[in-house]
Amino acid sequence: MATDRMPTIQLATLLRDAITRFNRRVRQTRPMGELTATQCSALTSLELAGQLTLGELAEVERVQPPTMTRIVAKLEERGLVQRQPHPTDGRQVILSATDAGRAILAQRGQARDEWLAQRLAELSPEERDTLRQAAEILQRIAQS
Amino acid sequence: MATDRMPTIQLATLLRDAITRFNRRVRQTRPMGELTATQCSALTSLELAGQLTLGELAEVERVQPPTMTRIVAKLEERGLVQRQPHPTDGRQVILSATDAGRAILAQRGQARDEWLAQRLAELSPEERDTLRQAAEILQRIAQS
DNA sequence: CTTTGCTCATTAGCTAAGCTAATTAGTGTG
DNA sequence: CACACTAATTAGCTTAGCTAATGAGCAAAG
Repeated sequence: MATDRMPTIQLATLLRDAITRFNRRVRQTRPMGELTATQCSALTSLELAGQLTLGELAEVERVQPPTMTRIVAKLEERGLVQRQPHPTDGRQVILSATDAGRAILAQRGQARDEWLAQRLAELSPEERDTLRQAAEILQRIAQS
Repeated sequence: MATDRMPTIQLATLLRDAITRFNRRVRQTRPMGELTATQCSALTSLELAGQLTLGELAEVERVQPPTMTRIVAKLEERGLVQRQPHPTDGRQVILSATDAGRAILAQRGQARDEWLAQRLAELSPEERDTLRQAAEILQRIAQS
């Protein structure tokens, strides 16, 4: 492939523009009443980890604490997340997904991501594989 | 690979979460005084196309016209985009990049995308190739 | 040649999602 | 016990998107 001849700076621009437009497109298809991408990602992290303090969740999600405070407030309003006092440190708050939160995640394929899954299903297996690998790489970059 | 055994709905979720976090991470590194991802993408589309009406640019960027009005206003403030009246239709506006706009795009590798390019440079050639292909696929999905 | 209806852009006003700075409450140590 | 540190929140700002309503211009039908 011609990748070796493409400077990384050009790839960076290409990748970012593609992801910018992709994101907008995906956001347009969000069904009302469902979780936003941000909320969904936070809830997923929380379920995976079991219990996290607000600060820990903010760190995992690569977001500042005040931002996470607000995201959690939204999730709490809808009963998807619950808070408990920290056993030894009164400042901290322990967050976990509620049964309702886990239920939403479990069945979210029903409505959420349906559009994207449909697009993915139209790709060749090789293309899907490329995207799967790309997702891993992007995740790694995001954590760095 | 195991892709065949991964349902597309699961890949959809994986991909969207990865891209959500990736986007946040990239946005954090934006140097002040530079273009935002949105502005950058719009300006790039405009330069590639030469001339576009506001509505056309909105469509290319997958954004509603009012949103594009505002993006263009920002770019115009900074002298990166210019508008001309449409020769035959007084309602439409024709947009094009100015010399300053083209100059910014040409040299934007200097500051912009530097962080991402650095991360990309640390990857293996195969991984970069994967991302390049993924960018094409994502772009295609975004346009569908 | 005027009215009527359509289209393009803009304005107005809303929401989500991020940030920093400042505040509050709680911990822990000298 | 006072003082410094830390966790979360509040306050206020920015960006980026949306829809609905408005205004301006075009085009076609009477």
